[in-house]
Amino acid sequence: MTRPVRVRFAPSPTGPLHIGGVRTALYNYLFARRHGGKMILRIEDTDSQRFVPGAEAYIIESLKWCGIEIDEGVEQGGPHAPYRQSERREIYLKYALQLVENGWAYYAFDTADELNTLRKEYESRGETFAYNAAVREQLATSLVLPADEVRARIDRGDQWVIRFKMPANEIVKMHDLIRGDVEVNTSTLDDKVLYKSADALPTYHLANIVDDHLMEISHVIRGEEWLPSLPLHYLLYRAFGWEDTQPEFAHLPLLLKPTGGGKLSKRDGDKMGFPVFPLFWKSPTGETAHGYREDGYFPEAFINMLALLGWNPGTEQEIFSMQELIDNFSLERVSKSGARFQPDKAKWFNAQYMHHKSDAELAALYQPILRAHGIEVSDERAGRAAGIMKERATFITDLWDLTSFFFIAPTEYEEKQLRKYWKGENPAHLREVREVLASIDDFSLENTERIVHGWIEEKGYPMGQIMNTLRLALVGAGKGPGMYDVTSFIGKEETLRRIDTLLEKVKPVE
RNA sequence: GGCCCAUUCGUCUAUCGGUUAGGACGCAAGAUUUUCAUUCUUGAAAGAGCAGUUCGAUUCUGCUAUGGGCUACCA
Repeated sequence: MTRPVRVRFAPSPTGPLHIGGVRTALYNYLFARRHGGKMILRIEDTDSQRFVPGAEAYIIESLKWCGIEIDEGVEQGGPHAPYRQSERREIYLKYALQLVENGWAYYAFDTADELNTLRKEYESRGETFAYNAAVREQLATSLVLPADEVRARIDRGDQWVIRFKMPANEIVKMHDLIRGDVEVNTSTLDDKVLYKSADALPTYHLANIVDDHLMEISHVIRGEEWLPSLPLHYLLYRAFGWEDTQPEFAHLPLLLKPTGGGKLSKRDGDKMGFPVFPLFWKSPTGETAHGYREDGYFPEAFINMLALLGWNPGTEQEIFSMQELIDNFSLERVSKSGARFQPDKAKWFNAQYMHHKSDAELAALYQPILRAHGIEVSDERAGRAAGIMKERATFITDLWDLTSFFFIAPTEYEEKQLRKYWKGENPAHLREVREVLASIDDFSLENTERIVHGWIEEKGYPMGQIMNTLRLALVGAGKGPGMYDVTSFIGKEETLRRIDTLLEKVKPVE
């Protein structure tokens, strides 16, 4: 590997970026950084039919959120600009014509309708139509038409395409960094369209090979769905005489549905309640889809989870920062088989990152939610509340249910807890606890606990009954952190007020 | 249908001819706890099948089965 590493992520702006695409981008990025190379973002918008406005911006924003940095691309420019294929259209025709001149390609004048009827005819006979050596000389192509007629048709504005002239019966030997050696006989392949006059645009295969060559791409890391077209790509490099600088290839395993078969799709996410897109998406037609960001996932957790879906470090480490991923990544450790996406594991990763966040980090993330609930507090208090409860949270959004009692006195009480504790001697004991608390000056967690526990033991009262009754008054429910976390947080005045509220407003059950 | 790729616990995976087949998620049980959680401990759980190579196969080869991808003037 003497050549500088240059990899590209080359999505098509036909909709929101799927998490499988994010993983492809991530592996490209990790590989680039691992080898001190460059990461290129190229937009492959050669399909004018499927173009979706907003998709490109979505892709760029997604990569940013994930922390995948682009060195050259549509936003940052670079030595091989432009990086949008629709802005490079004049480049491709030249190369397509070069192939025609070399005898590696030819003009074909069949219309899409004609081909469709041909396909149907074959199908009705139980055969499969393939545009290949067996049929190309019976169709309207520059292979059989006289040169002047070809010229005339083009000049008169007939629509044409340029097709690759697939060699007959030849074994193409290929190498994949993940799968090893692969061989295919060209007789099973067809004459792919390389360029179409209708929109003066190349198809994926031509544009991809030409741009990878021009942009000096050293490694092509892409999804397994491209493996079947690898022989064509090898042959294109040969046809152009670019074999010396042909990139190495690595085809990544697919991301599969959590249950059943097939690739992960948008519908799965909607059905099973997890996102398949990094960001919330709203299509021009008004359809929406959930995103990891809006659903409360941390980008670090999302990336960590994705990195381990199809790659492993060979050790038992599971939590990786982006830098650690870069330091450890290698294509050799990418698995060959498809990985089933597991929503539960994604949540687990998020919880791990939640538990490791500092109070200050939590405060910054939690403040917007507090404000949305009309709570105005200092960052210190927001962070402290979040820090006390973070172990029980998976998402930042879980924190409100977990910590709201720190900021708002209970207005109603859980029925079950009321029946269990607001009876017998407990109300009387709570009155006594109130007096004990009222006598404490230093309301710190440690001091309050020492005094109250000492008092309970001295009186010989049942600890569980006392504490849960107090919990009922302060939290209003049978959950929450240690009671002294609550008392020290809300302070003496508020503690006494909440106890008074319960004593005065709610009649004990009998 | 054709071509290609894959196949270890339910899931993600470790193992690069010799292991009691390891870890993680999830699940179950127990411990801890003033509640709810958390946490900790323990447990159940796997080499698709059949041949072959070999002293010895999860690991190598072949076949079968299963899963997946591709088979557009889409990427």
